Amino acid sequence: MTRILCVAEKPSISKAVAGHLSGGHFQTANTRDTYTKNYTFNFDFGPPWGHSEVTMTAVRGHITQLDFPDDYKRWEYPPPERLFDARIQKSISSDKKNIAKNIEDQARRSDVLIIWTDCDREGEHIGGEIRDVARKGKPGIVVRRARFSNIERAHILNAARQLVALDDKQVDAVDARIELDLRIGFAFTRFLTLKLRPLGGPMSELMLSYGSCQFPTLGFVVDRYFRVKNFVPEAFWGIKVIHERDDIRVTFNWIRHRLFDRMAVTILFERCILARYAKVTKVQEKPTKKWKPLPLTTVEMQKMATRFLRMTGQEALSMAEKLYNQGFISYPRTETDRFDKGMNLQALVQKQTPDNRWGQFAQNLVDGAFQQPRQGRNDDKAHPPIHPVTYADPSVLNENEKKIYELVVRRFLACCSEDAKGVSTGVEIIYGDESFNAHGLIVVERNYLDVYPYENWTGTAQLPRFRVGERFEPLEAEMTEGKTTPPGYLTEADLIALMDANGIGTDATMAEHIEKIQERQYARTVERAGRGGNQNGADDDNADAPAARGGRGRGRGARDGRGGRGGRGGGTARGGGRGGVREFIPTSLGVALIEGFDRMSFDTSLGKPFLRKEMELQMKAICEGRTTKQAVLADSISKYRQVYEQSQGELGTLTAACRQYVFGNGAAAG
DNA sequence: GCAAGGTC
Repeated sequence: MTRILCVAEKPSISKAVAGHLSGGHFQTANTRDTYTKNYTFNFDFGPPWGHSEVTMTAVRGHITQLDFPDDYKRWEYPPPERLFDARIQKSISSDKKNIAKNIEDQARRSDVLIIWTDCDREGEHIGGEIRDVARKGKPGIVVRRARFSNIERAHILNAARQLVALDDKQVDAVDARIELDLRIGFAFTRFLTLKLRPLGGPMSELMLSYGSCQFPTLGFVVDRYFRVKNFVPEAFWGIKVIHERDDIRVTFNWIRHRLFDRMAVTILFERCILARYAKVTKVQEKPTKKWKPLPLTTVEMQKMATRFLRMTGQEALSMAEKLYNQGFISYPRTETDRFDKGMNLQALVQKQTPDNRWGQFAQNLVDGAFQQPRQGRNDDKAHPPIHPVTYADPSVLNENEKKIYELVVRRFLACCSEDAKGVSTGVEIIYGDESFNAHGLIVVERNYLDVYPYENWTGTAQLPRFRVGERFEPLEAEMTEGKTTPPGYLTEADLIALMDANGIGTDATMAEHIEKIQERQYARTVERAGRGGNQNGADDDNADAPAARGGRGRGRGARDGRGGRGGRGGGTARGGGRGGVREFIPTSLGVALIEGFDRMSFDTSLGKPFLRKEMELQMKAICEGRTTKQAVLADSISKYRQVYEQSQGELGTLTAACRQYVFGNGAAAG
């Protein structure tokens, strides 16, 4: 019989795949790595091997690391720029030695290696590492790759019979990323640390790191800080019309919303008053919906946890990992917001019926209210959206685990129920030469909202009856006055959204970069002061995060005050509470670093997200065969070397920024 | 003492 070695990216996948291929009948053996097991069973992979003896095992992520030789250990010499072309060496990471040994040993007694890593670029690279190690055990081993995008039984069985080759282009793309991050990160970190140390103050003892993700992350924080700081309020004026009918007081809003010219508004307002009567031009009543949320991704989970659960993104991810390792929820690092058609979601809903918080709701779904979830546009081809796998009794979870589990379950149940339904009414009038409108909303069926306290849909109220063509004399009309208000500082949810939109970090690492800029004392968080604005809540769920948010135009003006507080329904899971939102502000050091680079004469500053984006594009180009790893490396390294030389040449700009912000009067907070 | 990526 052919002997086949299968290797997955992580132990959980190896176990799940072994279960499917073997029909649940496999033998388990320990390895020298505590977390990984070898499963053995028989399986028919079809031609050419037919019935085979299979060993299925796993790695735990990447197994190799890239390093500079020992003669580059010292920071002062050789000078940092030498790291751009220093020799580098790949080796098995010290904590992966046992894993590598296991694969090498198993490969020695196998004819075929089948790689079962995640179907993404990093997964392909890990596949390459596995192949290299296996070839040490058996140079001529046949290497194949299984392509699977979820761990449904039928899908896995299918993947086992449609093996493909490992994609060396993707392996190369990741090789390039790893090398560039290493060279650029180390070179600029040493440069910054050594060159700014003589300035004294915090620079004399801190390590000043640079990274292609941490710097743009800091850049977002600094950018918003300046937008708040430099915000100049502008006065605006508007017109408000109020009428009362059937004991209902209706406010009509000006279609023009507001104007920044007092004289103009005064004239328009006077024409309204002179006209005396308003005329109804349009009355509309139509059914409307509030869409249920999309299936849960990692990014969305982190945003929600920071908004509603008083956790940081990192805490949320770490709790989700614990829940995953206990088998309560699915894999927590995913970009996918659509469930595979083949998944039996109703069975998962059924498992939630014993709960005394949402069990009844789950039971209703089982009894016929179940609806297929919406399909988002993202699919990482490796993992399904985050969902509950088994029921976890609250008594077996700690406080934070409980909160995250509740979030995952409620989101899942919301996904599997129906959109909320309502009736919206609209009345439009002409008064003078100006148009005004009023809106009313009546919520008819709450549906998913009943299990999902993170959102609410408040019926503004019912409007009284108006008829098209009728004329009436408004009860009140007044000219209003207001000022534009600055945006708030970045919340963690804002920051995650910006990173997501700009391709900074991955679902698994975004929270780490956010931690990193705080650890380096580039930024810190403060509790939001008691101002009303900038609370977006989760109601903007369906909108994609903008790549950059404008200083103005963020809200609809000062008038609406966005008094979101208390507007949403109170729910058990809403930890948020008054003033509980943390905001990110840069330290004076963080401002100095970003400003220092921004003021140099680069096309693209190191503090902006464009360089990381470019690296992403280059990787894509390698994957699509439009360029090669060697070309990208040569190109990028020479480019960054130029950036480095220029930074050295314009060091005065950077030190000036440090003097200004860290020691000067115009210092930033911190 | 430095990066970012994977995973436990």
